[in-house]
Amino acid sequence: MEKIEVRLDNKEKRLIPSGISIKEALEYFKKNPKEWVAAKVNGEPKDLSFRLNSPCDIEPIFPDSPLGLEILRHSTAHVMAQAVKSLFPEAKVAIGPPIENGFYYDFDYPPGFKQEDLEKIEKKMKEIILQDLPFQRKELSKKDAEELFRGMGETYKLEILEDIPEEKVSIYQQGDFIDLCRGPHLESTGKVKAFKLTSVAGAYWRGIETNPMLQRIYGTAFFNEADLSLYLSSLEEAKKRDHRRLGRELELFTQFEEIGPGLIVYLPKGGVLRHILEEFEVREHLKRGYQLVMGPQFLKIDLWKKSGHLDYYKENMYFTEIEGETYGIKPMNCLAHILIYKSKIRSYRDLPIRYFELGTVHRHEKSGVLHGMLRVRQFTQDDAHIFCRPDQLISEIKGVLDFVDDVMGIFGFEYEVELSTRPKKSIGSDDIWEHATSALTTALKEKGLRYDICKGEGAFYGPKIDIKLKDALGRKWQCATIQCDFALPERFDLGYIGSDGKRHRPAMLHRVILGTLERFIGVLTEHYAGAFPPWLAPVQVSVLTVTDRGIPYGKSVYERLFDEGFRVEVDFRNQKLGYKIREAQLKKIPFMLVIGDKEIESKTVTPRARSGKNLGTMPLQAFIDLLKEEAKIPTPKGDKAN
RNA sequence: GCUGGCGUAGCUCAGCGGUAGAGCAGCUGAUUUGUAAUCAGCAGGUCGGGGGUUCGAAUCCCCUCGCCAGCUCCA
Repeated sequence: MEKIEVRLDNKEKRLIPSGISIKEALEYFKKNPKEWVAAKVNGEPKDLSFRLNSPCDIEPIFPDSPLGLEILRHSTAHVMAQAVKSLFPEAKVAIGPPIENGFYYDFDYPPGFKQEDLEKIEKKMKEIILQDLPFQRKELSKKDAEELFRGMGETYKLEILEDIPEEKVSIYQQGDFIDLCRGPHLESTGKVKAFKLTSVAGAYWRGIETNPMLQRIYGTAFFNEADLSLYLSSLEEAKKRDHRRLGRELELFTQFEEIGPGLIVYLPKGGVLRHILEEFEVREHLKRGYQLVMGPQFLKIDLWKKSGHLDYYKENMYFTEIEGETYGIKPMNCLAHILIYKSKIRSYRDLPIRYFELGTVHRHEKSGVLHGMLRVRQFTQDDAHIFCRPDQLISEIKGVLDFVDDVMGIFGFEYEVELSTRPKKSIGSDDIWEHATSALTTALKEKGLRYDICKGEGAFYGPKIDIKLKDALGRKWQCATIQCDFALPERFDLGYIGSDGKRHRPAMLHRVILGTLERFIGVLTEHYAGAFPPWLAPVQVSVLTVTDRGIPYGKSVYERLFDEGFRVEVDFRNQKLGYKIREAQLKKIPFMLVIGDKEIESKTVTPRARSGKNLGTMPLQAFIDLLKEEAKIPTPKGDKAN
């Protein structure tokens, strides 16, 4: 029999008979195939049943690897599809990939799946797992595959087949269930150990709104029950960080059904938090050469026509009529800034000009997309528009990227960067889009930032760099964005006088750093799980008396702290100290000051940090010094103003 | 907007055809307490809103509003 050389993990080599499966080949390496989910052959993931016909390198795919989990989840999706087809034969299968924390499978089943159907499906899946059916791979020509799926009435699979360029495709079969699939898979259904179906939701076929809506069942799977329950309990933990819950519990912000969806109300504690952020923002912008401006809330409709918003953004805008004249309520702040720029003749020496505004805008968002503070209909952006000479553009973009990095560093956020290119609905020539996109790309490259490209996701007037932060459940939210725009300067005929005495066109950047205060406060609340650092905490100190005897001295401590400018409150109630501490702790107040007989007598305080640490009895002044240090408003690294 | 789910006291939730319940929070009283819950009493709801079925609806049906998960869209 012919032998081939197989190398394992780039190390051990063995001569094995040609044509045997990976599983069989492992015996030659004295490896236990039970520990392998699948294997990579020359870097390509393959089933353990894959037959080795030529010399190759193989590497294990272990259960604890991301790829191992992916294969498990993909196979679990197939098991689920088999269960669904056996319980609901009229359902058609669409696609069923593994995703970040699990998998889903889409079905065309017009009656829709009910919550209780999930239980039935789970039960059926368990039966299929007990049957331990092998996942069998077959390769066949596209034509044969088309015939097969046409015979089965699986029209979505036929559509998928149309898009596959290769002549040969693979199918997987377990029991009577056949699916078009690239693989690889587990050896058999019995290898699926711990899984749970989590939810049903509608999903448009191929993600296109005009396509039919399919039923998507989400689930997750792990190699053992312990990992599954760990994952499920981490989801429960994440729910405790949900800003909507913390917003209510900590009395930061809320919404009222009577007021309307997507409209935020700041409660006193949230009002303070927002004010601190606003002051921080203004200071940081002034320091970086931005000028504070303010535009009105609504502007005449002709202006929106001129800018292109009426043609490209109308669905997101609100309108109002005043004395027969129609006004558009601003969804963006750029127009007033453009008019401010245009209100004078500008010299090349004046540039760059950076106008900053905490601008409140209104956008009509579809009801289904609203989400706490993270997606609302009225929000305030930390918005600026930078007008600069073309030769300044890249350094301005880099300056904004630095600004973003500084600020995210202060809050301790990790972020992801995306570059979004020209969308279908957009204004301006190909030429200026290319120019704008290359400016953004150059700046990103020069900064050495890693980024993903989102094709066709740009704004209608220009490409953009988006900075994404994650919420407690790992969902990504766009916060900072830098948008490069040559279109609006052209539409508004902006100009400056160059050193040559001639008129030139400035470039324009639209940019936000935190993004919007609403969204940022939302993700920030989840990021800190409500335990804001002292400089942001709505209440920094709570003064707690042990008995009523402490009230007069406690009052004087409170007054002193208040006069020093700290955000302080008292708890003089007739309650045990433990009770008051528990309450302050639940309110996530950074410092508690315990006032008992000892402190009254020696004119001291005993601070307890939110961490639970007793800082020891000290003179009030010592605590004030400590708090001043702890609550100092942070300034970015290397900041001269510090 | 679409698909599925959920709206009962300030909060978390039970009740799911027979005249509204618990815990926490609130109020009152007692207790004067040293680092995450002292005890007792009281009060609190047109069961999201509207319509219908029924002798009788929080409970069943229809409409509507809001919320949650996801899809599409986006700061």
